[in-house]
Amino acid sequence: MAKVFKAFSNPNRLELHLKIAKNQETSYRTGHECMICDIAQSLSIGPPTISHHLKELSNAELIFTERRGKYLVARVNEK
Amino acid sequence: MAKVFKAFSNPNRLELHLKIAKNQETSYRTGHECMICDIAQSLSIGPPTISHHLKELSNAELIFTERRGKYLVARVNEK
DNA sequence: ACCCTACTTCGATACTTATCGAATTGTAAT
DNA sequence: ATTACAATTCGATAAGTATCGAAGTAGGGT
Repeated sequence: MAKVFKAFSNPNRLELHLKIAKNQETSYRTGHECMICDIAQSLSIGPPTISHHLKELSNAELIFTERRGKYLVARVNEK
Repeated sequence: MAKVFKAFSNPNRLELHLKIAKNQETSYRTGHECMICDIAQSLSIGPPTISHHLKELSNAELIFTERRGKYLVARVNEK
């Protein structure tokens, strides 16, 4: 329980999660999924840090990630 | 927003908050409020750490504290 | 084969945090 | 006044975290 709160306790990580969720929502229409590189520029942190935060979110099972060719796609855990 | 998540991100702090909430709920019947010393023994941390966590919870406005004579009473912020 | 883009891994650094023991303050009871 | 209890403050310490730059891996395009 505290694990989930902890995963959301960092502003950048929370924002990352929100953007994945938002991007995922619009993809119902557009048809393509949430590529990390599409939202990466809008964050104020570098690639290594993004990678780190993605791992934390995955670890808390708040998102699932999957490599699609060159890209990484992410979707949120609906619970 | 992340501030609230952060405040709940520590297991002991989360437990402390839950116990305050629970104790407060039963006090509707018994009539007396939640004294910190009543729940302190059931936590696995010492007084200084409890004091620290109380300050964090207060700071995030998740609880309000008030000194009642020798004791400290706490109640949760209902939002 | 070579480059470009996307992401990851690996230190390193600076900062924050959880926790404690010891000492202190505040309050009440004897 | 002395004692006893509740809570806080003050270091100190150990552990965790966010972030970066540099180097590495992997895939696709030319």
